[in-house]
Amino acid sequence: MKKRLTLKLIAKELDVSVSTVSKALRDSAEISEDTRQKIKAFAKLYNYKPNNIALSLKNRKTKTIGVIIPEIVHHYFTTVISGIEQVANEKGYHVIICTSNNSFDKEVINLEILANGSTDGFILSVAKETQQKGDYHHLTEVIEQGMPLVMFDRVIEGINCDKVIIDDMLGAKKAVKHLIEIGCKKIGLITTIDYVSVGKLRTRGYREALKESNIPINEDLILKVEDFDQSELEIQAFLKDKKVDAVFAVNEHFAIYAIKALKEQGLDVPRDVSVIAFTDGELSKRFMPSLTTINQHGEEMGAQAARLLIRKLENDEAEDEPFETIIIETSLVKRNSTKH
Amino acid sequence: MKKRLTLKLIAKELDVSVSTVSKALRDSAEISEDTRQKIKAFAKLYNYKPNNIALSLKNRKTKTIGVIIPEIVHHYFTTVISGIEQVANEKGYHVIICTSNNSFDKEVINLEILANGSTDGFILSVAKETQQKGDYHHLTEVIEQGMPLVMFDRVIEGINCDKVIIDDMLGAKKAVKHLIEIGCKKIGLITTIDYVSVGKLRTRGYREALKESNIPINEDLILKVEDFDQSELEIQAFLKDKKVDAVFAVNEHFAIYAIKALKEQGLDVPRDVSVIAFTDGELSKRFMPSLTTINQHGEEMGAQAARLLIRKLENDEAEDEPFETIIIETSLVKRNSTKH
DNA sequence: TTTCAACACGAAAACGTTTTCGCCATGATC
DNA sequence: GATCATGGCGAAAACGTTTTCGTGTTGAAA
Repeated sequence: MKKRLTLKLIAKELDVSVSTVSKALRDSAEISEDTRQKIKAFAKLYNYKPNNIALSLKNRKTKTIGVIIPEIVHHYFTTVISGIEQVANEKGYHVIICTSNNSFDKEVINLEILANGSTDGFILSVAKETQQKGDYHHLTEVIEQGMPLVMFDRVIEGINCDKVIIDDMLGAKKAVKHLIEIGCKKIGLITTIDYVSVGKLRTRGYREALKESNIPINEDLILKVEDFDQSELEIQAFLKDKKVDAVFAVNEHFAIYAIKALKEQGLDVPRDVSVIAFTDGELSKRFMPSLTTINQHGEEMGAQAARLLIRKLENDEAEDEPFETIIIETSLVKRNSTKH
Repeated sequence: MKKRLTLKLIAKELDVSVSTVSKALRDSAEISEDTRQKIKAFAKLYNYKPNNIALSLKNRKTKTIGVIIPEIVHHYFTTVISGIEQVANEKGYHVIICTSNNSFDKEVINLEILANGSTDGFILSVAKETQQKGDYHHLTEVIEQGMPLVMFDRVIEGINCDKVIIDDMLGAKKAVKHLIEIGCKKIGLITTIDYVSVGKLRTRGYREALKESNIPINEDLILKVEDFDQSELEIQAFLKDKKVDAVFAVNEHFAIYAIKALKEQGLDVPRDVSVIAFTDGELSKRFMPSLTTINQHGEEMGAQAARLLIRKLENDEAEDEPFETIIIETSLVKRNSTKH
């Protein structure tokens, strides 16, 4: 086991001082051409690499970004991470990921640990439990300590930081308008209960689309799924004898359960019923029929979040600039679960 | 923006020395009950948290684990990460994730950066390109520096380190044997070209299962997909008029393309053809029909890898123990793409 | 009164860097 | 020959900890 090479060791070996070695390696003009060459050659030969921890301590910068997400086993979040990683790596940052498992406590702990020197800033999407609780002291605390924070996807309105979101309302509206355009009149909505902010916004989009097309809103056509684990049954019951000609679901899973339920009723998708899902994941592409969806462009979202964060990190003036909220445009991806 | 509290600041504020503060906070017996209380109260009041970077430098331990995977947008890897995170967090470690994007160069760079002090050890699954190249100097280098390394899933035989793998051959065998048990005689195999080690092993499992059941191996029933992007077409062409009564696919996607192709031929799954896929992901559960699969237990794999690594990190004696290779058992998950 | 242990605390080194400052020798200038 | 700028290097501080060792004060034992 080779010991890691340090400046001190090089210095001892070449019989110069540590400072000389440091300066030589950084091409300081203070050091004569001769010794500089000698030191650099030695360092190269023995593959010297500066210790990041020591640098972090010295510079009070870690060049790493902390990412806290509710869960990693979720295709959408992995696309976001992928986007974050790309721009972060490009700019010489690395990324440290923690999952909150949708638990408030774990979110707080992760934030605290990472804030104690491990990262220069954060990108985070809050846990469900946090959203329910409405307790955001951990977020404000980090911000007060001067650590930049960028929230994405599930953001909290009141918090003073940069944000990247998608226009859930507009996305939902796009979906429903498309359904209307292809001739659907009785459009069901499968959404979540209201405390999930995205569910709420997408529901609003549904309502507005109908209103703008002068279609009366029938509350019987709206299902707010209460329990994720029971969602399949809830959806089955909901669609029973509803005679909808279209369904807009706020996520892939709901859409797929809907299609299954419809099939069991002897209905065909898309012939009898058109279905659109929010969130464009692996499932949508592969399912039969493949799903028409609203794509959220997770990579783009991650990339933008990373850019915002790094801007604040590297730009002293940016610190005082007002906080931005970037809205990522959604797009409709037409596939085979809707009529043409 | 509040300045972060340090020992020095506390010391100045309370008019004692830095060492006293440190000792008091760590409940040293050297410090009188009085001052200890005073210091702890102050620290608590102003929410003092020690700086991790300084601790890392001092202790020469970062309490973080570096994970390098080929890609994060891949359900299987996220389950592994999830497993790693769980046991890591339990033991007070955090996890820093880098993706190699299946590129050799990026794998090398990530490893180097993380090795320069950022992590205590590694868990990694090698990039495809690395496997092709056969260049493992970066791995041996880290090991020589005394950094423990655990490889998982795609492991390299010759490297001296702990490993966690699944028994690809046995898993494939299980699948094919099941197909035989339910009465299938003409079993097709859809696999990858041989340099992907898992593809090779699963192919071998297929062959052995047939051999053990005295079913002659028909090379015409084996498809080695060359180009992932063209896999759907390749599979379509392959299944044309093959008259198989079963298909074993080495991943979900191939299985789904197979099902689609079969359907287009007017065949029903599972009535006419039974299909089993290696890898149990989101798709398998949701697809129609849901897929019978070989589950790889990614979480378990991650958990074991983390345990192996942490053992080496915390146990001085463990350092000299021989390297282990843990084999995770696969299991057959029966769903609706196979006859009962 | 002297000696000593126990107690309570501080100084300093160490982890691996970077950077500021000071020092010494050299050669040029007056 | 005295002065001075310059080049080349080292000492030391700093980042925030922990830990070893030393030291001064106490009260008790001799």
